[in-house]
Amino acid sequence: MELQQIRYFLAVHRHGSFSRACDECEVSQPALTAAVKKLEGEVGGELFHREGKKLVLTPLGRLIYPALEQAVAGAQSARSLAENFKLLRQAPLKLGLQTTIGPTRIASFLSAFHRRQPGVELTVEDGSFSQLLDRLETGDIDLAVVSSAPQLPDAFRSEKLYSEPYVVVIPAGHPLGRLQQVRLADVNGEAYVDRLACEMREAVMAVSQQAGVSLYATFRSEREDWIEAMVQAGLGFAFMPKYSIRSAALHQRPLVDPPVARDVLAVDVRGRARSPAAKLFVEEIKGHTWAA
Amino acid sequence: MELQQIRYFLAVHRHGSFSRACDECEVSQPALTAAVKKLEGEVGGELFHREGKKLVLTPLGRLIYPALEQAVAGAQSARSLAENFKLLRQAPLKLGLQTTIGPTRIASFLSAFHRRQPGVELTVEDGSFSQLLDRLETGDIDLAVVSSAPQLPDAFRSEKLYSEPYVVVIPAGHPLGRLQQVRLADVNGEAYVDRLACEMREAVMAVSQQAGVSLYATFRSEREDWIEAMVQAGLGFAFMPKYSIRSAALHQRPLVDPPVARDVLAVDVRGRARSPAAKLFVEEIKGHTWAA
DNA sequence: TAAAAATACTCCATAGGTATTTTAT
DNA sequence: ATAAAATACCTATGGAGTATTTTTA
Repeated sequence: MELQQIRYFLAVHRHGSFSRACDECEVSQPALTAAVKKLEGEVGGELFHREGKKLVLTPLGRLIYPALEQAVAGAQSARSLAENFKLLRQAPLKLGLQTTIGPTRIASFLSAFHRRQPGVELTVEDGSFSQLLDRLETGDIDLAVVSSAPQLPDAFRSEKLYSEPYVVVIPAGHPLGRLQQVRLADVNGEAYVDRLACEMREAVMAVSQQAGVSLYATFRSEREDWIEAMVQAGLGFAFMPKYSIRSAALHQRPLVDPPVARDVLAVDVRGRARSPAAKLFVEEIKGHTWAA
Repeated sequence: MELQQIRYFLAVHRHGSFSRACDECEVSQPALTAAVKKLEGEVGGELFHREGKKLVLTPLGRLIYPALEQAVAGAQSARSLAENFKLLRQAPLKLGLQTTIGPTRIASFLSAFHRRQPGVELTVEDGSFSQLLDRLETGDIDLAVVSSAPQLPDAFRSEKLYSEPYVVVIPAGHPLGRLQQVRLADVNGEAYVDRLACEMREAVMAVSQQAGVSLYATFRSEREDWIEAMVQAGLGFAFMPKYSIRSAALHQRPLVDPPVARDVLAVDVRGRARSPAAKLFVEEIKGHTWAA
């Protein structure tokens, strides 16, 4: 059973005649006759009563008509989905955001991107670095946005999206707030809230130790929301990636001497062709200028 | 786009490999490769990321996968419907009963038939003689059960199912009830309920007139239920086809001298092959013996 | 190095065309 | 007599096979 035969059968029924269906199918009358005959052979019975000029569906024809329609509808639907996909109408695009990536900068881009490309149906999910790589490989997500800190296996390729400086986060009225910029030396002895999930944590600790700066952790957590709450509550300052700060009530000061920053990357599987939507996404996010 | 290509594509995805899908499709690996390539050409994009041993659906592949499944499901469904139709599991059979045909005798057969052939899905509709012929022609019903009285156009063929005598219907205590059989002469002068919809009405009237029997109609209606109610109420007797009597409270006496009867026929379109279910139905209804 | 996919080529089955006959109105 | 479907016959496309090369794990 082939779609061609089914299309011919449906056309013949629509026109009520083999010869009239020729135009629509762009094929000769004997071709239609033969195709329908073949189909009838496969289902094991006549589909039309052939009565002179009149064609009438047999009970069998009536019975299987909806199923045959379903078959061509499926094929038609596939074609039209593919077309819309290419033309960026109705093109699903699944992003995976590493949990450590702050939402503020990305979100502003997503919003602008969606306005310009309403046909791209964005799905954003989050996960750990290694989860995201797995999901890239299985095709479960199309693109991952991750920090540059972990080592990226060779099977993946990455593009830098932007660099994100680390800043010192303090509540209103904190002594460090008097400084316009904070050097590592400035925080010596200050109470400190320790972000355990931070990728730069080891590096910062090492530098501090070398510089003879002591960091007294009054609180430790892997959860960003707790960290911010603790800082707000006055337990101490914290180092945070600039675009991960959620609370508008917190103050921040740039961290200089040494400056600490991480790169944020778009990652996907090396050698895998990007979908039109993904191509556009990467292009636009690289061209996106961040005003804040 | 053809079903073969889609089946191959689905099989390759199921097995995660072209070469492993060979067995299921009973076809060589290059054939699968070529078919999938062709399908990819038609939808305008790759369906698989080909990465060495590993095959992963592209976003496009994921997108159209359900539609392609739908297509083969439709074809499969058509095949299985046709199979069940032939084997008389799930075989719809639409009957049209002429409105004037009483239900009692037919109903008893339908019940027995359904017990023996539970796979035949009977639909019974009713209509006028000419409506039923129209619906036979359009294939809207498979078989009609009608009275032999009206002239049947040559485009149709008929088979006699049974003969149905007319009887005299009376309420309990009616004077005619004392007779075991009723001759036309016996009803002379008796109050009479006139069934306007009766096919034999003209004939009976003519015979009566010839025999000098006067029929005083105290009530006329085209509706059988009203006729029966009027007879029950004592307005008079009525002539009715034996198997059209619904009320168990009414009495009946055979009408003899002259005996009046109509034939009940199964009708369908001449030259049109009957479906297995219809064939069986006609066969069985002719062989059905009526015990009552 | 082994296993899988892609490529090259050959072949033939069949979809489809033209010409004609049959059938039904 | 006309219009439509069926039939006969021919052609050529493309689906599928075998043999081979390329790729990658």
